[in-house]
Amino acid sequence: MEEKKINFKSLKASCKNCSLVELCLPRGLNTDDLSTLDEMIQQRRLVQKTENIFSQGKRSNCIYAVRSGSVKTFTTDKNGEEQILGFHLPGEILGLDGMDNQIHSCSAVALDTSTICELPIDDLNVLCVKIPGLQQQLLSLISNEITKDHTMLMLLARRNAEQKLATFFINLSGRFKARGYSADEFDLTMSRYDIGNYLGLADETVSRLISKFKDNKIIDANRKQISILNHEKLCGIAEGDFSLS
Amino acid sequence: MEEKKINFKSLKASCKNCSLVELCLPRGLNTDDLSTLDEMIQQRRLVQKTENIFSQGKRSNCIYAVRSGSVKTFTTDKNGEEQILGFHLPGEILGLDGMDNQIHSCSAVALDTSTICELPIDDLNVLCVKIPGLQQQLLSLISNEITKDHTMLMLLARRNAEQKLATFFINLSGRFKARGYSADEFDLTMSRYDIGNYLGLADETVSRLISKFKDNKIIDANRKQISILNHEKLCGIAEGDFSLS
DNA sequence: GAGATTTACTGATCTAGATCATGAGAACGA
DNA sequence: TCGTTCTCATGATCTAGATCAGTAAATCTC
Repeated sequence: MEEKKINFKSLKASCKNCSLVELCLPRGLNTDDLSTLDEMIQQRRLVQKTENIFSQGKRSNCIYAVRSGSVKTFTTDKNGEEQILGFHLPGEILGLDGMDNQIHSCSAVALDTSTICELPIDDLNVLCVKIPGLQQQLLSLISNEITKDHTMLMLLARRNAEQKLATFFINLSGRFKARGYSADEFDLTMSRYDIGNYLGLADETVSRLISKFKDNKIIDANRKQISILNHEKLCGIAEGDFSLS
Repeated sequence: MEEKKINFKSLKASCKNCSLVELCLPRGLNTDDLSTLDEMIQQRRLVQKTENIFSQGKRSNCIYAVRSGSVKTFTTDKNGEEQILGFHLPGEILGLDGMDNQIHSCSAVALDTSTICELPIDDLNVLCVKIPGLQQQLLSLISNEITKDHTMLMLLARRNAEQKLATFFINLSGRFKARGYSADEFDLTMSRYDIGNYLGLADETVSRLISKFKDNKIIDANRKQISILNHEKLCGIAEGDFSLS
């Protein structure tokens, strides 16, 4: 109890000494602007695995940045069916879909014990006027979000299961690398079911493909532990240059 | 020749007397702000069917609004394969994916003889500082764009062919209605192939489903002419409440 | 306005991936 | 810590929708 309180205090956000500064919203800001941004950011929030960060349809006056851990976002339709929209690593921004009316059109749940920085949208709007670079950076982020979604539409509509899964691993690998982790060995925080849901595949298909990739010495996998053994071949599959028998 | 020149002159954009003002970027602006925006908008551009509006990977300092006609946007991958991202009707904004670095990550082509309003991004950014409502409206538009893409991800990943096509027709119908056209009778400007590409289906499947919908008296269709005969049933199919044998 | 080309429709067949079913480890929880 | 519950893996079967093929009608082109 006592310790938890101390943890929370130490969690006071500071973009200035956050290692993610180059990947996150403050990218490109100078020291002064960074300080102004820092003042705005609410205390970081510690969330446990399966804990909700924000919910579809509910009002929330913030956008969110993952500081540590990992998060999934998803929409739920009226029949309760879920579609995972993305898995989010440290430095990535969540909730940009709520910039309109401050009501989010998706939900976010921690896949892991994670820390989340909260940025009140109203403050952000005010700050954007003061700091021109921030406005630009925000537009860049949203714009890139759209481009990412478009890539995903292409993946879902036009790629077969092998290509989808290979693309998924390559994408994750690159994002781990950008964060200073190994590009070739990492632990997944999401289940086979989640991966399948995200890629429009049955979880059995994901399992089978992972086994097939293992048989072909392209990856090694033990439950959540993944090693990429042959990056080039994995890319080849993703690009559709060839396919495993 | 002479007449064409006169046409172009008369095409000088004016948001003030555009009937689309409530659907488009100027939504919610007062008369003064509207005038300021008007000054910024470059002359409208007349484009013919199949003509390019902007191109993936190319620099373009504008975002675009459809004034009349219809437009499709699509990405092309390194193998030249295309994925249609959307069909756009009057009042809709294109090219928001280029707000980052002014390089568009998709292309836009007219499906019809169309007129397009061009808005230089730099001017827009400057104007956003002057007109707070505009900044908000722009963020709303982009934010909604993301939400739309998320709906599309759900459609592509989790819906069967019948649901996809039914959803497509209902969506078009609603958008025609919002523009003062009939919700039940309209002409398509895109081919069966385009519809299939957009929905992640083969064009033969689209043809077959249209025939099936006709057999079930849910729609009537003659080439590009579509009549929705039973809106309720079409919704039921889209929602997955039932399925045609 | 006659031939060439494109677009839409439909039948026959095939197959990628879903679904159903089962078992074996991990992880969880009282 | 031992049973219960997830999660993952894998075999067997099924099917929605792709692919291949051919025709007819609309549209374009000279």
